[in-house]
Amino acid sequence: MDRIDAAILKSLAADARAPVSTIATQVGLSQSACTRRIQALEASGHVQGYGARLGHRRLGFRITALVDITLGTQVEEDLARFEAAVAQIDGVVECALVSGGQDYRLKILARDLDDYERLHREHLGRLPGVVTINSSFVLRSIPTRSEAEALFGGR
Amino acid sequence: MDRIDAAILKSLAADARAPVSTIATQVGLSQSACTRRIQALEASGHVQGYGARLGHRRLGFRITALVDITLGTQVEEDLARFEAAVAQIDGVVECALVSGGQDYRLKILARDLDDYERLHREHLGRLPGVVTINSSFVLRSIPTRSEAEALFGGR
DNA sequence: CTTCCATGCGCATCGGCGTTCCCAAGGAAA
DNA sequence: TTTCCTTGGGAACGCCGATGCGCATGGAAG
Repeated sequence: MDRIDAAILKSLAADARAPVSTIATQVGLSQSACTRRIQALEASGHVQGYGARLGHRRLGFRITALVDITLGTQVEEDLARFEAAVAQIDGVVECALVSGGQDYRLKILARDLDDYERLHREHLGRLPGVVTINSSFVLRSIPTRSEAEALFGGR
Repeated sequence: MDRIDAAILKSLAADARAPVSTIATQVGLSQSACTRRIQALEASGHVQGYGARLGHRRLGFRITALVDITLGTQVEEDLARFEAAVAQIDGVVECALVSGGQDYRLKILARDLDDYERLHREHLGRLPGVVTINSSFVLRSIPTRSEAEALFGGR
């Protein structure tokens, strides 16, 4: 992990489908060296995969909900049951157990408010062990540093 | 946007660097037809780009913080100033204005608690108009449906 | 200081992939 | 029915990516 690797990761994070030759030029390396480094980064787990950035809005999903959920108990078994149930729900794209009150934070995508209401009623409301559910809706997303920029220093 | 397009998007979301020929086989199309559809999806904004999934932990970033921030005012100018300042902070990878108390929710990556403390002191604490800052730390991430699965129906 | 070894780059090659033509088939409108 | 438009398949061409080889560099040992 040197400066060149960081540059490669930035480049891959910005455009994962860019030709290796392009990336190589950007970071000042030959194709072959760049290819080998990329393979090494994949093998070492620094790169875990590649994905497409989807246009939610364009796909008809206009609601992003950030949901806080608290459980009645903090027994590991109950947490596990809750997590297993959450993992089955369509629309839940992120879920994390967080400090500070032992609750969960989810990110949920939905087509519209009706769709979210349905999700809330049919799935969230039936999760085991839940005491409170608190939904916030994203009114506006602020562009931030990209993941790679955040990790390797700005801009 | 038919079933085939959805399948292509799922495939691209799962592995953006997969050869088109592989994707074509998966969705039951020829290479040429598949390429055309991918290009169309990119042009229409359904696909906005491709990125690498980075292994934060492996890269030395062990802290994921979810931060709630409330401002003193809701005047649009103040919001804009806040957002402009937030966008400059390294480590902030997501930021959204949400309903319910007119506050912001950020996701922040840091190397460790010391690093986060520094970030908090040097940057978060100096954001304009802030009244309260509430940090939660991710103790455990629960695997959920992928974005594509959430959008096009699970499995 | 010299020698050896390991690491990592660049070059060239070759196999495979992606893009782009062209043509055919199916459906809608006139 | 005819025409047009859309969309898929096939083949060719050019380009890309993976691998092997030779070489340079740097550090350690003698």
